[in-house]
Amino acid sequence: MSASPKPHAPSPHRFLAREHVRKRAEFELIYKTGFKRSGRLMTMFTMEREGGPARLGIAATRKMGAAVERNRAKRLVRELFRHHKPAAALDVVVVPRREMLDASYDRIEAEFLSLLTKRMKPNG
RNA sequence: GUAGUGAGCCGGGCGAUCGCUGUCCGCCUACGCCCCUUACGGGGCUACGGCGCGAGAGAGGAAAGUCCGAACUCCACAGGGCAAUGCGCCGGGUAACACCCGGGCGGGGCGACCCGACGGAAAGUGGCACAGAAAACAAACCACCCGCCGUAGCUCGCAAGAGCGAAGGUGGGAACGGGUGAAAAGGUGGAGUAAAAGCCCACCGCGCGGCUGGCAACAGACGUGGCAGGCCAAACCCCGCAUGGAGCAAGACCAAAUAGGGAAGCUGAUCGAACGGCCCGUUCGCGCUUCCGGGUAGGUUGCUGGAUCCCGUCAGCAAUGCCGGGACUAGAGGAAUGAUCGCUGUCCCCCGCCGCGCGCAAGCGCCAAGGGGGAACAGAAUUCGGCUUACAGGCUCACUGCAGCA
RNA sequence: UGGGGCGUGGCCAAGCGGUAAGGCGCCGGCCUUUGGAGCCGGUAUUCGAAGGUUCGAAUCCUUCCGCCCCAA
Repeated sequence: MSASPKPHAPSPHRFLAREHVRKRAEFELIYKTGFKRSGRLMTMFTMEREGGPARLGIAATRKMGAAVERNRAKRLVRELFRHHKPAAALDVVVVPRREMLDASYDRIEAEFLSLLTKRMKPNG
């Protein structure tokens, strides 16, 4: 019964509300000033911030499919971010493409990581 | 067994790991609030902040299309009329409806059953191309029949002349026929006539009248009329009924920063304007401080317990309603309700050991152990009631036709 | 989520109950040495789709499909 300190740190693979990019103005800022690169399955924008946690925003447009398909894409991207969360204060916006729906999870994961590490290269 | 009809229901299951959003419980904290203190500081409380291997919940039958009807908000509004829009057999149900139930009528099916925007064209206006004699005052035209006149012609006569008489003319009969056309003033058969016609007769259809049944739509039998006069109202319209407009991005509350508005005060030692020739002075502007209201970002609320769902009694053919008992059943907000695996049920597709049948054979067909792949339409956004559309596969009940057996 | 609008040849379009104008383009011919211009002829439109009303529908009605705009 020595459970008073109870360390049991919460899992790092979470996705809290404060880790969402929510406001339209923030999305527009990231689109405008962030670093953009495209893959076969998705397009990614990233922008570094002053501090705070890494954040994710997902923009699934109506062009990519109906509501069920858009939801599916958003859940996949959320899951990727949850498992491969960047340590730095970084805003990430992912625009999934229609091809993502037919791809396997491993393939989407590989492309997500590939696009995320491209950020490390100097962008200017 | 097979083919079908109607009604109702399901929309894979179990488990592991890692997550998301509310609710409840417990705990932890503050740059928040309260108390003590001159102050430093100390104490307490609470969460829209966190934590918990805490408890429990978490997409649909269409959540969809947004086609109707409401609730709920704000705006407008004395009353009445017009306009506009919608609905349209009758009765009932309902908060309401374009929905549902029952009935009538019409149509389809051997049948169980299914389908129907189904008021009015003797209130008015308008349209009906082409074709056709004519397309909507029912008359004209052609053809038909009869009488008369009578040309050509024929016959008779020696002749004068007479008779018959196509065509044509004229007077009447009759409203039958007229290639067409989507549609042209009942249908079939008979009788009748110079030729014909509801002119007359039988049956069917139709109109009118009261009677009977029914709340009614309507139906039935009876009597009566020889027959009214096309179609289109998803053309304008008439009749009856209904309807104010916008929509939760409605609306309500709290409320930064910046700019601007109002009020009070302050300095006029600075600047500008007015009253003055000038100074002082007064007033206004400008400046500073404080306060006030509107209001943007943002936040809170509206926001889920309701015309709610389940079970039962009773009323009713039913839709449904009354009563009683029980349940709490998603509430997100760049938008949660999941991700990845394992086992497995059902169905479909592909390969296919063994076995069986056919064939001389290559091979083909049936059954099928096993292996691989796939799994419908589709995601709540203020909330309900409907409609419509999409949908792999499956289950239950009732009924109908056909075939077989007893 | 709510509200509003539009679909007619390859493109821009008129027509709104009687059998689909016009322009640009494209193709062929004439003309010209050739090209352009000009002239003549032709374009594969089930009028977005399916039902219904009507004798007859691009037009009227219903239901779907696609696209666009407005309101954070």
